[in-house]
Formats: sequence, C-alpha cells, structure tokens
Amino acid sequence: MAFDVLDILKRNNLSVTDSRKKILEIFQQAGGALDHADIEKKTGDSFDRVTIYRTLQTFEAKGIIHTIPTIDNSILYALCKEECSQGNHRDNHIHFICDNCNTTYCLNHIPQSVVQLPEGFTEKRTDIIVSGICNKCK
Amino acid sequence: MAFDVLDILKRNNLSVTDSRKKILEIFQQAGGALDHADIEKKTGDSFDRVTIYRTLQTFEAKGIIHTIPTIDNSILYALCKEECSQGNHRDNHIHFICDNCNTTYCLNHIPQSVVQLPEGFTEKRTDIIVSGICNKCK
DNA sequence: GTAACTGCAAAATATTTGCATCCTT
DNA sequence: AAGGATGCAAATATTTTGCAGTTAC
Repeated sequence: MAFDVLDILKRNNLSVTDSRKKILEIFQQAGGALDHADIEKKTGDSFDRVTIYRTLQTFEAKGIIHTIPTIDNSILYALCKEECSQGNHRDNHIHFICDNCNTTYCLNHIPQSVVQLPEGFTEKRTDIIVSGICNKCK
Repeated sequence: MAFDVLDILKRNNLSVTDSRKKILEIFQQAGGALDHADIEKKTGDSFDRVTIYRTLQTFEAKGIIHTIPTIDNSILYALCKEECSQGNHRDNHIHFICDNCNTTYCLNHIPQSVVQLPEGFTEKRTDIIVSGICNKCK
C-alpha cells in the first residue's frame, strides 16, 4: 500500500509530501470516486483546503487521477488505471453513481464504439454515467 | 416562436413573465445547451442573476429543461424534447461537446441498453457525453 | 385581491491567487 | 542550498436565502 503510493509519486516526478501520500491513500482505500469535500472530510483537518485543491490539480495534470462528469455541481475524481499513462489517456470508463448511498463505482467494462456520430463529428473521449441503485443498496 | 414559448409556460402552469419568456427564447435560438453564464450574457443585464438561477430551477423542476453532466465544473442546461413529459423523464440523450467551439449538441440517437451492469445494479438514468470536434470545426 | 415572481441585499459556499515559510531532494 | 510545496490571508466567483415591492391572473 505505502509502496504503491510512493511508487506513483516517483514515477511522476513528484516530491513525496504528507498531503500527497495521504490523498493517494484515501483514493486507494475508497476504491471509487471522491470529490473535494469527501477528501477534506477524510483528511480531518490535517491539511489546508488550498493544499487539497492544488494536490488534486497536480494529480490530474500528471494523469494520476481523472475527473468524472456529474449531473450536479460536483467534480468527482478517481484514480486512473495503469493503462492511462500520462498523455495517453483513454478515459472511456463507465461510472455508476448510486442514488441512495451516493457511491461512485468505476466499471471497467468498456463498450466498443457505442455511439454512432453524425457525419463530420470526431470522437475523442466518451464518458458514460449511469445512475440508479447499487448492489449494496438494493 | 413566440407562440411556442407561451405554450410551454402554459402547459406547465407557469405564469408568463418577461424573464421566463426571454430565457426560453434564448434556449430555442441556441439550439444546444447553455450554462448560467451563457444565459446571463445573452440576457444582457435585463434580469437579476438570482432570477436566472430561480428560473432555471423552476424549468428543471417542471421538466422543461434538463441538466447535462460536464467534465469541468459547469452545469449545462438544455431544452427537453417533447417526449420527456413531466415526471416521465427519459433523459438518456447523448450529448456531444466540441473541444474547439465549445458548443453542446443533443444527439437524438438513443442506444438501447448500452451498458451491461454487474449483478445487483439497477439502471435508472444513463448519460453519455462525447467530446471531440464537431462538423463545423473539423 | 391574492398568490406568485422579481430585485436587492446579504449570507453561505466554493475556488483562486500572492506571498512568506517550510520541506524535499 | 535551491526549488518546490504548504499554510495563511485575502480576493474572486458561485449559489442560496430573506424580505419587500411588483406583477400576472
């Protein structure tokens, strides 16, 4: 666990700091997606709010985490899988958000070219967000 | 045009006010999706910022417009098609956002159950957001 | 006339920026 | 030692709420 975290930071040429370690651990434990407020709660008040903003920005720029579109105002972040190496993102994940417990699941099931676009449109990225009830809440 | 707008308001038991008429017209002209800031720009400063917030909330509650999830922080709204009558929403639209001109298109092409969910997960709503280059910018 | 809508002011919340200090390498 | 990261303060942006005055029906 701890090893993984250090590994991620080193692989991305980021210096190893408490906040970065902690936030990565939180993502690993959560498994799913988190927003800024989730992370703030889980860190207690160990870190400044601003540090969390900046850490998330850094991670996203490095391709360590990615954003998930949501229907409400929040920005969700989730750890990228190994395949999405920096600059070569293929974020065509499917995300499932439970209407009851609000957990976000990353489903690894990636459909092949679901969408038939009209003439002249070029696809670069596709996000699929499914909401409903998850297997724990049913 | 003007008729349509009045019709929509009356059908939803909403009183006809300047701001509601204007905002509906803006959506009809735009064709695509708009966020709060877009609408504020297009209304000039005819209306208070708060009125726009409340009007959009009202329209969404009535099912006149719907929200579109976006990758960045913005909330996009778009006019619903006739099929989405109130309370009976089937918002499984596909939306295309052009990385260049930033226009959002509602594609009417609705795929049939694209997603194979794991056991125990129930789908209620599915949003598909495709980004890339639109036919005008290519 | 009454209920609903709007505008204004202000509160609450969210995000960004500048700068001095501290930590990682 | 040097560059980058953090914390604090403050600026900016976004959204919500309360209330008085106005408008639609």
